[in-house]
Amino acid sequence: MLRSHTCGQLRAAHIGQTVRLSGWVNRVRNHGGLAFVDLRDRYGLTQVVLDPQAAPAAFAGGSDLAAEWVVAVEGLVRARPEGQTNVDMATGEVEVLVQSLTVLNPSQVPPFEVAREINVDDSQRLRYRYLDLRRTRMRRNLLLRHQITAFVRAFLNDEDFVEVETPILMKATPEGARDFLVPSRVHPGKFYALPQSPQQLKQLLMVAGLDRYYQIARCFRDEDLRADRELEFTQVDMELSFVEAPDIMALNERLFLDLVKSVTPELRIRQEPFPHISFHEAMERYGSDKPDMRFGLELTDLAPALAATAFRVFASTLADGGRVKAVAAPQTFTRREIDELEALMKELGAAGLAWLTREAGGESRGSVAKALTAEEQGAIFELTGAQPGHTVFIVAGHAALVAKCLGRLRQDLARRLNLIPEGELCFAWLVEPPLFEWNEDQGRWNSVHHPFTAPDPRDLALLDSDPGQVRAMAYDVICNGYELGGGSIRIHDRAIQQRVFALLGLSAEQTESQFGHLLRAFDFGAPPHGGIAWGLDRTVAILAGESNIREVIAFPKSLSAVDLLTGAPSSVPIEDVHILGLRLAASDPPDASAALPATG
RNA sequence: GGGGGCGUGGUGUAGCGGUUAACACGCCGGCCUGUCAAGCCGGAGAUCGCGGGUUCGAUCCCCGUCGCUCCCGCCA
Repeated sequence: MLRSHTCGQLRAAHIGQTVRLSGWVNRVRNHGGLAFVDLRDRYGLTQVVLDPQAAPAAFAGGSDLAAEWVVAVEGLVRARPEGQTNVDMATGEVEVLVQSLTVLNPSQVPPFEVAREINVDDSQRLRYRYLDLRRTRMRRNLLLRHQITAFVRAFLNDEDFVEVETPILMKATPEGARDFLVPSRVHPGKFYALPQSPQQLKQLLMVAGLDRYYQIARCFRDEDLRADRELEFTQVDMELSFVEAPDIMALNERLFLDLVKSVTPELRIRQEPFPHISFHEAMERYGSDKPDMRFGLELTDLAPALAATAFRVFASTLADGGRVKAVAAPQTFTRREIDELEALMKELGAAGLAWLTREAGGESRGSVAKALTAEEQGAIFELTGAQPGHTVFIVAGHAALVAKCLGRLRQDLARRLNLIPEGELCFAWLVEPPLFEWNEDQGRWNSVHHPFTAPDPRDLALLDSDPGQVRAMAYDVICNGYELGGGSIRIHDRAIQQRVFALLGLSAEQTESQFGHLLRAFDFGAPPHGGIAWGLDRTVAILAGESNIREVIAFPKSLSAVDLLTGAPSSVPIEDVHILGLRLAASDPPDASAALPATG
């Protein structure tokens, strides 16, 4: 071993021992006649002292040291002098008086300072990710991620779950996101797809009698990236047999609660047990299917106040079946702030943002202060609970647009008004989502979740008469405005499955070619089953207090889907393309393969 | 595919139609025996992302482009 202890280990109890430490030079403080070096490894920092009187050779050798050199030292643990202990350091009571020093590997001057906790340009961090990962923030996040996966495995193992790996090379599926395709060399013109999730396989495992399956599974979706979306991400995926929705929700709720109490006990859980809110209610009250419920600012329907309004914009919206809704904020706004908010609304597709500030003595001002009667304004203030000095923001339009705009406005106002409590987690279950949504482009129904989600038995009759009203036996777990995950009870009844496929516009031939394997399995005794999958990256990010999942992924892609560390995606020799039975499109440079970039 | 923000020594920032392009950290040299963001002195280091345009003059204004980023579309 090149060390006897780690750099985070030594305490007063070790005083008098001779130890060997290895690590990176975090910082050097050279006083000329005496030098201090902070040695760093994953476990912490230890101050080592180079004293020419104690070890002239080590002192001489140490005069070259610079940040990020890898060194080993051997020396004596001793108490720091009176008044020199460092209370901010776990090892701050002691130091190591170096007797010998070995440079294991020098370092170039790093492109950014590892030891300083400053913002560094993202592309720089990704290009030198191995240096970024040495920094406190990323080390902390990766360790938290490990604690979370370790906890999840222990919890589920203890609940009799079996961890099963499923293939990465899969069959392409038409539903859902765009697949990553992998051409087959053995079968030219045919493709594997990387899994968007192990959905079908985990259902087959239920047919196989595994009873309880889980996997910390990598998933792939070829869609544009966001702060909370990567090309590849990790799901905690599980499926259970002989259960009903409340069983799955209860198990996962217990998992989340125990997890938070175990790995981030400093975070408060706002409400426990988790509140349940229907999809419909979430859209009505918060304008979102993943509302951040750490603050109020709920949406108000203004229709009752505007039943007979002469203001054309609102009257015609209501007459056309649209909605006029509002968010009330407990303060006034400057013209500039209102312009910013209106610009945001227009960006999202709203025609405009109406506003009304209530003033003392029944007065008001705002963009619709003259367009609405005193009675209408009074009713609006009444409905929204706006007091004098408060401002009501109003958006009119079709229901989905109003929800999108006000849901976002609510979030934006909460941030501006500093209404979002720190260190708090507000979990909730979002229940009773619709089973289908109408696909305008293709003129047919789409599954909201996936085609195997069971309809609520209470709504079976609606499958034929009004599919849009059918509720799904599905549930999402949300937290602080993020969708952490979702799941459902699956269809195990062949007849219902076929009615769903029919509604999705799938012919018998398409059903057979796309899902035949699954349906055949269900003909051999499928147990009632259901499951859930939740996003590990988002969960870690929330618990780490990060707003971007790249901060909790060791080697993420940039937002433009490029791996800045390795240079992927890259060109390949054209023969490698041809051997797969592929030809590049004519618009591509014919010698694209010649541009194989040097790695590193 | 669309919209917004950012791009200035190695790093993080300031600046602005005419500057010797400023500051901090880092780096290099010197001094320094109790520091822990060590200190003090000195120094090097920037064709202001790239291309074009406007202008007597552009780091600054305009257009295009590239990179990072946030959002819409897309995606559960």
